[in-house]
Amino acid sequence: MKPKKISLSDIAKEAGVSIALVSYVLSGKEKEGRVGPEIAQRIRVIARELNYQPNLLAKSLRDGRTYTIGLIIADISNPFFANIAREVEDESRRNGYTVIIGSSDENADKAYDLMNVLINRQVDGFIIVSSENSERIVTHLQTIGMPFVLLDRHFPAFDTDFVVTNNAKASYEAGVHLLENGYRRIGFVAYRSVMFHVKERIRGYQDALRDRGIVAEADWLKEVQFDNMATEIRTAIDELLSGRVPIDAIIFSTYGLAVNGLKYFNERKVRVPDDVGVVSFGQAEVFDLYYCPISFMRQPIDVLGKRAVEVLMERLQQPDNPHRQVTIDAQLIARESSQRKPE
Amino acid sequence: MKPKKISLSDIAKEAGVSIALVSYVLSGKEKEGRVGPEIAQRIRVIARELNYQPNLLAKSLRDGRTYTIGLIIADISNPFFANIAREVEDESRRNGYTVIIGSSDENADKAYDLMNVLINRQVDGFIIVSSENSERIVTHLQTIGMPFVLLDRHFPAFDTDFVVTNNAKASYEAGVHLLENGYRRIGFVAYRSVMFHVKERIRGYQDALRDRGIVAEADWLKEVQFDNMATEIRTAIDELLSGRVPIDAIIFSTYGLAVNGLKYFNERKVRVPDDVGVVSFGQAEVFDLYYCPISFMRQPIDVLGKRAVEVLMERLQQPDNPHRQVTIDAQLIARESSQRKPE
DNA sequence: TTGAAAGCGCTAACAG
DNA sequence: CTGTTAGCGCTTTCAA
Repeated sequence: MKPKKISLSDIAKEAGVSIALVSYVLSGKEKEGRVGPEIAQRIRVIARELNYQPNLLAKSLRDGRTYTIGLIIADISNPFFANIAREVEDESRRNGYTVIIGSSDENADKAYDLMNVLINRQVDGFIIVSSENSERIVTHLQTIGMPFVLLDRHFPAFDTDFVVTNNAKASYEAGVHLLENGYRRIGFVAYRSVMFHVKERIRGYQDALRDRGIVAEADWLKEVQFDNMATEIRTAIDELLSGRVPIDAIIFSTYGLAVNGLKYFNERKVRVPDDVGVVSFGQAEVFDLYYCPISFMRQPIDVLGKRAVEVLMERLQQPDNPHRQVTIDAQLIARESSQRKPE
Repeated sequence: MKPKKISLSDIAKEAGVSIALVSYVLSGKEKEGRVGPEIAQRIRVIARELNYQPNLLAKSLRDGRTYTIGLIIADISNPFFANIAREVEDESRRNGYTVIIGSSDENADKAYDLMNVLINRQVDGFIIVSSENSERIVTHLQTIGMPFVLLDRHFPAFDTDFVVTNNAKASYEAGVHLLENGYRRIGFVAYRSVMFHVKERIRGYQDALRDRGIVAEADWLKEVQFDNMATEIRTAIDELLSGRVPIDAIIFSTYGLAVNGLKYFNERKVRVPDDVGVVSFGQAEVFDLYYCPISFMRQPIDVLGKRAVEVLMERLQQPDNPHRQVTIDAQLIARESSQRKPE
């Protein structure tokens, strides 16, 4: 039933030559004055006839490289990561690499298991969007000398390659933007996390208010639990909107928070931007389609993905170069959601 | 710098035994009365100490199976496919398989190239969301005896395994739903395609109208070009809404069409559902968040993905079983967009 | 109980 | 110019 796979030796037999010759010809090495032109031709013809397909497994085993990279992200069904994955996939293919993607669900243990699966499959390197408490992955990869690039999130305590957004700056700009549009009491919703990128976003927001002479009240900052986001965000918003003096704008620090927040706005009949101004991180069709198009800090997904692959390629070439640390600015896309109606 | 990988022979040397023994122990075969218990213990300890990681490449080369499956979809950054990918990934991992995903961009040539890349990487089988004109993939996989399952779309002319939505029925229900809510002049927007699933969706729509005694006018059906969708859909909607007698409802046959259509509604200030009722295929957060939540035919993504993997697993076990053809019903999620306001 | 060795398909050093 | 061969890491048959 299943036709046997064609191997070099099949072709060699058919052509009446040695395996080595076939290998040379088929990997374009006959230029080096190795193989006679007529026999090279014959081999090529036979290979075509038999529809020879090289076994990359064997080749990889032989020379210790698989031309495969492992991509560990939180969840491929989240559009932010899906887009990242797409960029990484495309750019990798351009470099002759195949990508294996794994979703960690922001769970450090799952991510670690995934890493091991991919190591066993002999990936040449990793691109990783880290989750909380996954420093173990970093240290392990470092001790075994496996090349990797951290993407979108990084650990400042470790000297590694990374490609990230300038989160503090992005938040800062989001804050200033709202202030300049007349908002004064600006809330900020983030995940509860010790991750650097989360802290940076909070810091940027706080700096913006402070620099503009606004005294932010502590309870303008809401941190919600990732696992319990759908419900906690409702409480957070309730509190923001029903405080002694309600806030007049909110910055959502991720796409997921924004979507759930906006959903709840609909439920509570909170009107954007009349009742509350909005700027979000992330980017998605949702923001275009909302009745009031949502302003957001456009994270440079395409650049992030491409650069991550580039940095990894460099690292594979030059394992001992100093680490590359790339920071890319986000871009404010101002829409109506942060445009206060003239009173 | 890079620590050498630990192999069986390293452990064997360390333990002063043969490679074979180590292999037996580490693959749990010492039960078969093969290995002495104390030596087995010693081997295990050493393996742990050295942090042995089996080289799956070598194992795969040896026994001709990689425990890898290739997933070919149109575009991982489309939420429908991203969710499919997620389900396939999870279910595969549960079965001890790793997934390699490739995006074809609905391009048959790209898909064929992808297929070859994955074949060279010795995947054990494929799950494929076919694009137009990619029958070649099907015939090729059949002639080389490579197991595969078509997902979401299939070719009725070929006898293959497949797992798909009952598209005709879904469309039919969408049509009936609108009719029962008082809409009479129902337009349908689809991609221009000869693919079976597209034709089926159109057929279901037409049958619904016919069965309810509505004479559908030919220009209620709009087919737009995939590559040029963003602009063609505007024309299509213009025509639907500005005909001699404008339509009063639209069915969008995919997520992408719906998103672009709704975006244009916003631009044209067309109000849903007052000016036009809407039902869409696909599913996404967008539909929740639109000012008027969008009714849609919920495609059973989770089931589709899981079943596809199941069918492939069966096929890998039983290459000669008759083909499994699984059809799963979509489910109408009725929201306000198809709820005509009482006049 | 244990070990030696073949072989999966490929590349490359070496020999002729 | 062409062939022989070792070896990547693993499993498994066969022999001891």
